Amino acid sequence: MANDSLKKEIRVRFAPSPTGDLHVGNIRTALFDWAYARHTGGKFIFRIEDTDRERVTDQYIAAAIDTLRWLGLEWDEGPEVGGPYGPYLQSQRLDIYAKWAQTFLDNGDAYRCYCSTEELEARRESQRAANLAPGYDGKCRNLSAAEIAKYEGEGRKPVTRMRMPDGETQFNDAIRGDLVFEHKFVPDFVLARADGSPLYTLAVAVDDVLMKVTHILRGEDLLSSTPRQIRVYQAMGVAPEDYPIFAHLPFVMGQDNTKLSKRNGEVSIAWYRDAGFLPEAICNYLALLGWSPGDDRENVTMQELTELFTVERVNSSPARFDMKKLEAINGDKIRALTIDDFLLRALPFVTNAGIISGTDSEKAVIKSVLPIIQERIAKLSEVPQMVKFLFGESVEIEGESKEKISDEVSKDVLRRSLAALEPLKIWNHGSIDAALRAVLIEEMGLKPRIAFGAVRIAVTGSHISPPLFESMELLGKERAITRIKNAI
RNA sequence: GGCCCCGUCGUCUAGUGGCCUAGGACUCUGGCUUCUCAAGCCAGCUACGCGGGUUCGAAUCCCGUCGGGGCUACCA
Repeated sequence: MANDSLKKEIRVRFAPSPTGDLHVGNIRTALFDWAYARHTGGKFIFRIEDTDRERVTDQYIAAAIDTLRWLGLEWDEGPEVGGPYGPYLQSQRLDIYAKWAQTFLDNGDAYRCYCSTEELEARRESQRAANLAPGYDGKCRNLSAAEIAKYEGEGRKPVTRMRMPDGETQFNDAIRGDLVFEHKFVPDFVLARADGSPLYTLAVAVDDVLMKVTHILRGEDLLSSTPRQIRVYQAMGVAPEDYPIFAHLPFVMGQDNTKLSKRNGEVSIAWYRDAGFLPEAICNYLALLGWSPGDDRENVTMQELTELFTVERVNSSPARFDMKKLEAINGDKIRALTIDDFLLRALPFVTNAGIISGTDSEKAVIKSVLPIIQERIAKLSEVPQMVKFLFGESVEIEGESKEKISDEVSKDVLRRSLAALEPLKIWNHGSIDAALRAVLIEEMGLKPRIAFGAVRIAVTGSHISPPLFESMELLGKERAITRIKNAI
């Protein structure tokens, strides 16, 4: 691989089929593709595999573009940015595939197959029954002119099918080593439907060649389709030394050791965005699924990832997705944010929660409380509940907390706190602390957690809040006093 | 069923024949700190799937076995 980088530019592509929102597995692949391209100083190509227009929608394509951008995985060639080997939507390259399919037909590498879906299915069924490997049996491989005329006369429309020669395909996978597939287990496969529309096997191989892709880092599920892809390279006349290097990435699995799905954790990246995860946290965590820097470090920036990422360090075994660890990393990333950056990222969550409308003064209030909540949250979605008490005159005390301050001791605490706080000339966390401590701890002899707990609930509405004295300072004397009175 | 891939703490991983009485991180448990919740600090629990080889020596190499996963489409 080192030699390649000397003689030609590294070109890596991420080519999803947007049949739904991009999910964790897709993004891990995209991240590795991107990181490898950046690491080698090569190009990162983004291609949309939308040959199956019945399942791919424009909405999903737009979402995929949006998700990649949000994560910071900028592409050098692809949708919206163009490039010298475009277009980068396969649905716009149909004529190219048709031309190659015809070439394969002309050269005898492919042939027309008149078998209907039903006939194929029936034969596969009997193959299974006879304990044979199901797959195309080669019925139409060598049709005579008479047979063709007969089928045409019946009105059958032929698909274009690739001829797999006898023998085997060998290739070196950068992650798994040397691999051999015997062709007797790789049946002739369909390149294009009767209407001429291409299938994945045709489009992917043609585009990788035409777009001069040098490295294919993709999911392990495509491993067994690699011989078919290589067969297309051969038919296109590509020299073996010019084949792309394959690296099949291990799966990202759900909790129960099956493929990720709604059931065992949310898969759509859009969901993580809404849940308050930072893109750099998602990338950092995903980078650790199937790859590691080699030393003990786990907190890596995008910059470090591009510097350290090599396929040699990619694991070959599948990884389980762990939400807990993602949250831990997300918390670390939040704590690493500057207050201005934190504010920028948190604002949408506070606004969407209906806590503020977005005025400058409201933003200033949010910004003032951010420093004391930064280390207490793991996700941006937790910001609203933490800052809520700073808005509005009164506060609603939640059920469980309400009971905690309805007893006589609490009432007494609140009454005495009120008396100690009202005369205060200087209102800051230091003076509040001193005043409350004097009357509640020293005079009453209460345990701090009992004493301050009651005040906390009265002032913030909850027994869980940012530090009390700082919260009261930010709230302001007037509202703090009012809330204590209301709670008595 | 066939073909293929994979197998170190609960999870992610380090480990490429001796540095391993297996290291780190997340989780969990206990403690410290403490105005709640967090954060932080300390401690603890827990792993080389199994069986054979090769070797002076194996988590590391080989074989078998078991287990998990993928593919087996006119999806990608």
